Amino acid sequence: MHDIAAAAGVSRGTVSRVLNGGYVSATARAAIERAIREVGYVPNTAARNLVMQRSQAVGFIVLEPHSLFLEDPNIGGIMLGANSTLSAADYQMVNLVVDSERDTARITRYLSGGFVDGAIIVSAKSHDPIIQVVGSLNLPAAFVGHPRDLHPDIPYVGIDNLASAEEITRRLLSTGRRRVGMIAAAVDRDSGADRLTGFRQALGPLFDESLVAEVPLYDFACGAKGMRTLLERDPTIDGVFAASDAVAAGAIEALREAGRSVPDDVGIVGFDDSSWATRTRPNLSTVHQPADDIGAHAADMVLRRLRGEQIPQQGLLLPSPIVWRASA
Amino acid sequence: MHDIAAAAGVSRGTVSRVLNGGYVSATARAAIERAIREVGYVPNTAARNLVMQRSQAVGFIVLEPHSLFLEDPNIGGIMLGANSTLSAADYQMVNLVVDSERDTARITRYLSGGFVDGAIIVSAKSHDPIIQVVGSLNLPAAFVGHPRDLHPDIPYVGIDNLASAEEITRRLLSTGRRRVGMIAAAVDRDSGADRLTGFRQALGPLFDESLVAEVPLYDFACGAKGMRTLLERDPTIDGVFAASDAVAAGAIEALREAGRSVPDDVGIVGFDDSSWATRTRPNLSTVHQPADDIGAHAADMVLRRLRGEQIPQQGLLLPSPIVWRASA
DNA sequence: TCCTACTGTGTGCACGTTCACACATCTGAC
DNA sequence: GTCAGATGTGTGAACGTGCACACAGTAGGA
Repeated sequence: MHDIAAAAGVSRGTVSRVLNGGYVSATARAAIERAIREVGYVPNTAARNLVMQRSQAVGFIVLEPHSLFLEDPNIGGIMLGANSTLSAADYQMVNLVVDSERDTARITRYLSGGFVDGAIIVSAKSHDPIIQVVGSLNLPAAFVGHPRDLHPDIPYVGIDNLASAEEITRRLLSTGRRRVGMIAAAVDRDSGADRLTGFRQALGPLFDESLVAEVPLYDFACGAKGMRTLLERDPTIDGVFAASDAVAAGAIEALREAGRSVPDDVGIVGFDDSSWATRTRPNLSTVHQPADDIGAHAADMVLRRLRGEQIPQQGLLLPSPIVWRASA
Repeated sequence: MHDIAAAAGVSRGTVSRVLNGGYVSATARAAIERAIREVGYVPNTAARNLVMQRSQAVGFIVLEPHSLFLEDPNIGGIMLGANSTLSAADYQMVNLVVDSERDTARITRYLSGGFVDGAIIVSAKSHDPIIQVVGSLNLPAAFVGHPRDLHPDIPYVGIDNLASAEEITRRLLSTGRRRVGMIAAAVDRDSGADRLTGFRQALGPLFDESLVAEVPLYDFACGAKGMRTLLERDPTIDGVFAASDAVAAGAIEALREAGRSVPDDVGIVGFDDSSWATRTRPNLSTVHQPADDIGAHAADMVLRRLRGEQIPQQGLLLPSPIVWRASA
């Protein structure tokens, strides 16, 4: 910057004003802009960050093992939605995947080092040490998803898993199914638990514990395994709510192996409206997750706190409409 | 740091030596470490970056539209492989998706601002302005993939698309197929063009231009469309090399609709060994892409240049073994 | 005793910015 | 002619660190 000032015959202060706004004469501005172009000058971010006490960057923290990060159909969409919003506000998104203990230490250092001004936290479980760090640093942040007993000062954005599960189960029932089961995945997480609760509430007195197969993950293999379990427990089953589209795809595969047709013998619905939904035959009826919007809203919450605004609501649940296709 | 020095009754210099190594007495070290713990002190990265002229971060630059970034089955694996290697060396990976013009400007600023010490560049096309920036900044970098006429000083890592395509086509021929076609996707990119060339070379005199259906993208829908085209052109077709697993999955779908069985009527092979390969019925014979290793090697190249080492070879092609399953 | 080498420690400067303040000039009103 | 306000410009301090250098003490050998 000093070189630019010398080349343009002005002082550093004037160069700074050209870059950041302020009173500058037309002639000085022209001379400085010419010098900047000629020298190919770019402001040094580290120095600016140092004096401004900010980095113009927001962390996107994914608290998941690497493998799950790859499989989850929503994370990519959330990421891109957040990235678009942050870019538009001239913030850089920094991706942080926390898998091992070692990662936790590194990222704690990263967050504390003033490298990011805020954070979007995905897949948080309660009591994760990263959350404590974010809380104690008073870093503007937002959760994607809304597990209970997370940090109360940090807002969240997500969908109403419970209500959506209830709604799609009701729609499944309205197609005339009477023996309706569920393949419940990841019930140790809030999303999984809520979907199960919604299912139970929709069935009411029809609910039958033996028609719930619990599987660990939201994936294809677990879906197939869960479906086989259900078929064993009750061969007359005629409807299934799968906790995710991948689970539903696995279930369809298991049904095909067992010689059942979908939707004639068994109606099936999924969750996520991911690319799975249009790859299966028949295409899946499912709950649409607005991953893009979720990411965008989470980013927006962080940006608003960054601007010093108060966020009125503690949490935000976005609409997750049902998409009715051919599988039920 | 000043506060720590005061609390421990020493000077800033001594605190710095505790953090970065140097002669420090046991008593001083103990006092300083205690003070650090009590105050909860974390070094300020911006200040350190400023004086050290480095950021301990490496950019992961994806030159693709957002949508492609989501669909490409390899990018996630490459990303995680790179991330692991960088983390182990105490570098932070920063994710940069370049889609619009606006992104280009922002990321140019980011790269020039000293925010990253190096870069891994994925899906580069020739003459992308970002490449010019990286080249002129003399930023340690590595390409994933190896389009022609990229910057000659920047090493690349990838697989030998041509040889692998040739090999898997030969294996397909060895199953007794005689009318073998290809669904060639993204021939405007080096990977797509090389796969087509490999196919052509493997067929030799058997090659028939009319049995190549060109489609724009490596995806399911394009695969189905390409297969329908091929069936129209020659109903006696009995073998297909699909340019990717997603394309192969689409082709299988189209074959099913047309009442052909795989692999009895038509043998089909894919490329990538992505999760698609084990979702189709039958599972796909395909070329395994070691995405993880590719990312790790690219990161390693950048790290080595960061350490000032010379990288012997200009490029590195990793082995991409064929995985033989049931589709051919 | 003096010199040297080694171990520790404190101090000033530099990194490249932004910002507050002081100062200069110009315009128009009284 | 003077003063106020607007417009423009230069200067010094500060942000929090690492590093070079100066310096103090201590031990061992000539």
